[in-house]
Parts: sequence; structure tokens; C-alpha cells
Amino acid sequence: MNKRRISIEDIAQRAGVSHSTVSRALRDNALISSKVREEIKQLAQEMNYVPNAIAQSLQNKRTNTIGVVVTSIADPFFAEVVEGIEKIARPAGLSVLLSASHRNLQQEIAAINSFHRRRVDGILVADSRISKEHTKQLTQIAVPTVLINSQTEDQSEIFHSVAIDDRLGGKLATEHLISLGHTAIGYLGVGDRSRSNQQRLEGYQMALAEASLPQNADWIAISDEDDTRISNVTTGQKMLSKLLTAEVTGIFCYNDMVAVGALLACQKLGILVPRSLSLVGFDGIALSGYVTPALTTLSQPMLEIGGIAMQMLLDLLEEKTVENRVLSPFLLQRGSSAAL
Amino acid sequence: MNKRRISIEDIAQRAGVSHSTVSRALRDNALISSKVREEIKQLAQEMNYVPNAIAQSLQNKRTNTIGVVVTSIADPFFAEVVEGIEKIARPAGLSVLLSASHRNLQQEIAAINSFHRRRVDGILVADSRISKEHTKQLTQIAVPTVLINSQTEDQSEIFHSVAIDDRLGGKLATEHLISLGHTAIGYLGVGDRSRSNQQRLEGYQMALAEASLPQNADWIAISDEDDTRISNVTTGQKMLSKLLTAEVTGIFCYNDMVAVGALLACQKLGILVPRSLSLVGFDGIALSGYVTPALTTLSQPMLEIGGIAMQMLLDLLEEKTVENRVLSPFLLQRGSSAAL
DNA sequence: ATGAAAGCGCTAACAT
DNA sequence: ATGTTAGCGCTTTCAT
Repeated sequence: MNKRRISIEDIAQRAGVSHSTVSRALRDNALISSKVREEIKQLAQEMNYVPNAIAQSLQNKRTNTIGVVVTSIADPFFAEVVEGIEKIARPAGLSVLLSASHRNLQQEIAAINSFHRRRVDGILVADSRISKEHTKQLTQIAVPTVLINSQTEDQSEIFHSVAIDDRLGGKLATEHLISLGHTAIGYLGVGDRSRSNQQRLEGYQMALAEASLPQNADWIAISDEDDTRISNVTTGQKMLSKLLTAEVTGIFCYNDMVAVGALLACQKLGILVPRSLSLVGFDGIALSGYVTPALTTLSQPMLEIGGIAMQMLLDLLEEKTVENRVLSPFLLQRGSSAAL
Repeated sequence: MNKRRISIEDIAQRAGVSHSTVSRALRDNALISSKVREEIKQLAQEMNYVPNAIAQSLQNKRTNTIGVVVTSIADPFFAEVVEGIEKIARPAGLSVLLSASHRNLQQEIAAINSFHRRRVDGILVADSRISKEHTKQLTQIAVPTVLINSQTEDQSEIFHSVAIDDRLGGKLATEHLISLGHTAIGYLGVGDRSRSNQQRLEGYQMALAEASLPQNADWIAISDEDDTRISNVTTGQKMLSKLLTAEVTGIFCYNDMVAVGALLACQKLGILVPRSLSLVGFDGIALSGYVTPALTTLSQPMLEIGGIAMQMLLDLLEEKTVENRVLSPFLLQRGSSAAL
């Protein structure tokens, strides 16, 4: 915005009309004679006029911008979700402000605050932990907000959500292993205190209970570190041994990255997957199809999740009523799981 | 920006001062008595005042926003680059507008145009093909622009760049295979007419020439499809057979995704990597370390590339002079390549 | 040290 | 059908 740019005033002068006439012509206001309208449009083009969206926003009280916060941009799961968001936002004329929180509450609050100052029209939050502080802050912004795979007890009007059914996913994953004849089944989770980790674990426990299979505290390995710098792959690698000592024959992993970590650890230890150990992941990121063996996983439609969330936001912006969505993950059976 | 929000005018009224006093106090103008300043700041906080960045931008002619265009958000390479960008931009107080081009010229032009209307302070373009139209458009915006891994002949002042040395990478990759004793070495490229594909190929040819090794047109397989919907993995899978018929023993692949595709095809065909065929990738995306065998690849510091580009943009915004950067990729020797 | 007033570029209500 | 004017929320001269 450095140098002075062409404004409607400049066009008005050259056309010998008032700036409001130019404004009207450019916006196809019906009151303008089509002749002048075309002339002005022509002129605007010649002069390389580019409307100043900032000035428009100030006047219209609408920025046509939405804010998106994700845990990490480079995480393949969020990357896909953002791609899905952008695919819907762009054709609708909305620009996307992107910010990463790195699971750091302060950074996330700061990001949302920046969205507030920039007067975004709506906010999309994809982070598994939503705190009281968030809800308070978001409530204050009073802008349509859609939560993605995150939850809050707060049922206030401004919160909407699209989420995957983690409990169902955990249940399906575990049932899959049960159907293959496994009875000593472990859960390999992460230590980020996220809701999704908790619910996938619950699904796992539910499945075991319903099948009247034994449960064992040693079969549940949850990293006690909650460090953003430690990737989920590393967590999977480190925690695997714990479950091996507990002699499980099948493991449901929190997500694909953790499962990949477990798989790498197996390769190092010479444990054959799926012959000696079955592994099931969660998410269905592209990567899960490329490792050897390809991961059996509970697939989430990531692009769609982003798209649905964005569409929901669009509807909210048009003041339509929307309904929260809970999507079901589905089992993608591949090479990493097999019968005992 | 729907409802009316607290403005400095509201604060002024409550404080019994003029709105300019409030503005000054909030911006720590030296002329304000520290007493009033504190009072006003206090009051602003109580009233939950959040400055309107739009109004500020209109006045200051600075939006503190930068625009970033990438080919695809979900592509792990670009995802990392964007992460690197955001990491530098956020602490500098700049927000990131993100847009994907999907290798579609029209979409990319539209994205940049949207940045123009929104009066971003700077632009980052990470897309391997920069057309004449781009340069024309970007020149017109007249805003600092840094090109990432893309090139233009245009040496105008507003273009700056950080790029990886693709030719060197191609050369190193091929030399690595040569040093392992391979003499029939193929190149598996993509059909997107990108500069990087071209230059990696040149590096490959250079290495062969310098080693006085035979070159063979059949050893170069470049997909003639240029379809965004077809992933690089698929390209690798499809094109592998062509090189196998040509009886190469080592292949340098355009990037890791292509190499993964080739690897998957090998697995399907029962070809052992690296025993029967050596594979070398490019990029060093996380995935390359997770497949079996892990890919030997030419690693690019993706986070750093994004960070450097962003830092360069920051410098440009402060009107410092900057120098274009060409980074060197380095060989990451792993399991997918071995001696004959 | 503070207030009044202008102006950033636009839209829209109000004239005519 | 077009011009005049006000105003969106802020920063910044220019007065005092």
C-alpha cells in the first residue's frame, strides 16, 4: 500500500463525473445509464484501477476474510483440512488468514486476537483442545465460529462444529482387530490431553467390553510428554516397546503418524507386521498408504471436513441456521493388520 | 465486523477527552501525560476495546498482511515452506493470507489480484512456473515480492528470490549413483514444464557427461500429462516401467513423491530396492524417511526456505537491500540406493 | 498537553 | 440519472 494508487476519485476526474457516479457504475448500480457505466468501466480498466478492499471493508463492515487456526500447517492432517477450507472459501470470494498455534495456548489466543483486530467475518478453529479462555475470547469477538474436531461444553449460539466421531473410530478399529482373532489388544496414545485421544481410547475400551475381552492397564500406553517438538512418529517409536512387553498382538494407534512410528520401531526390532503384530492407525493421511505394509486405518475425509466447515461458515454468514455435523470415520483395511 | 464495536470515540466520551487524545494515549505518544495515558489504557481494557486494524490500515497505508501463493497446501513440500513462512511472519506482526493455485494460471492470477485489492504489504510466490502474465501483474502491484523456487528472467527491482540449486541437486544425485557403480542411470521426471524439472534433468545430464557415461533418450522418462489431479506418486508409478524396459539400474526421480510412486511400483512388480534398482528422490519430505526402504534423497531445508524468504520480505519492507539466495541441497543417503 | 479538523478510499442516504 | 454530503474508525497535522 506504499504509493498512491488510482482511486475512484481519479477516475471521476478523468470522466468528468462525481466519484459516487464512478462508484455506482463500477458496482452495477441500476440507476446509472448503461452508456456511462460502460464508459467508466472502460476507463477504470485503462487506468488499471484496482478497488481498495480496505476502504470498502471499513464502509461495508465486512472484510470478506476468515481466520483459520490450526495446530500445525505442516501436519498432513491439518494441511488437508486447510486445503479443503480454501477450496470452498476462494470461489465464495473469501480470503483465508492462516495461523498456526503449535498447541500453545498463548499463541492461539494471540492468533484469534489478531483475527479480531482485523475484523474477520468468521473463524475456523482446528485444534483439539479448546479452553475456557478460548470460549470467552471467541464469545467476545461475536463472530460466527466453526470448531473442527474440537469440542467445547459451551453451547452458546456462536459455536458450531464439524467433528469426526472419535469414539466410533476407536470402536471400529478395535472391533476390526477383534474380528481378526486378536484378544490382547493395546492402545498407543499421545500425551497431549486432547479430547480426541480420550475418545478414541474410550471407543477402544467400549469395543473390548462389548466383546467381553480382558482389559489390562499395561495395554494402554500413553506418552506422558506433551511437547510440540516431539512428533507423533517419535512418540510411536518410543512407546511401542512398552506394549510389546505387555505382549499384545494388535495395537490401535491414536493416529497414522503414531502408527508409522510404531511400524518403524518394529522394523528396527525385526518384528514382522502384520505377522507378529497388527497395527491400526487413524486419519488416512496419504502417507499411510505409502509405508510398508500400508496401514490399516480409520479414514477421515479431511478435505471434506474442511469443506463442510467452511460451507457451514458461509451459511452462518448468510444467517442461515446450520446444524452441527458429526462425521463417521470408516475402516480402510490394508496390509498392517491380519489374522493371528 | 457485524455489530458496532467499541471505538476510540466511545472511550473518549467515557474519559471526557477527545478521540485524538485516546489515539495518542493508546499509541504511547510522548506528548500525553503519563497519568492520562494510564487512565485511558485502563479504560480501554475495561471496555474490551480492540483496535480496528482496517481503519488503521486505511490511514497508515500499511496492512501488515502478506499474501502467499502456493501450488497446493496439502503438498508436504509447500506445507513445510508455509510453516516456515508463518513462523517468521507472526512474531513480526504480519498476518498471512494463503491461497492455492493448483498449478492453474488463472487461479494464481486471481489470487494475486485479490492480494492486490486487499493491499497486502508484500507477496510470496511458491510456484515453479512464473509466466509473463505474472511478472506483468506483479510489477503493476509494485509491492515487494519474493519468489520461492521459481524463476523469472525479469530482473526488475521488485523481484527477489530464494531458490534451491536444482541443477546441483540433480548433479549430486546422479554422481551418488555413479559413485555406487551404476552406469545405466535414468531420470524420472514430471510433465509440468516447470523450471525445476528442467534443471534437475540438466544436472543429471551434466553428471553423466562429466563421468563420460553413456546417455540414452530411453533413460529419460517424463510424463506427458500435466494434470493437477494426477499426483506425482501416480506419475512415478506409471512411468517406472518405461525405465525398466530401458534396463537402468539406478533412477534419479524428480522428487520424493515420484520416487515413492516408483518404489510402490517396484513392490508390486517384485523388484527389490535397492538390490535390483537404486532410487534417489529430491526434497527430503518427512515421508521419505518412512517408506521402506527409506529414500536416499536430496534434502532441501524447506522450513528454512520459507523462513529465509519471509525474512527477505521483512527486510524489503524496511527498505533494506537484500540479496537473492540460492541454497544447496545435500545428499541424504539412506536405504533406497546401494552399490550394484 | 490536548482539542479540532482533515483525510485515508470507499458506499449510501439525501438531494436535485 | 447524477452530484453533494456524511461517515466508516483511525492517525496526524495544525491550532491553542
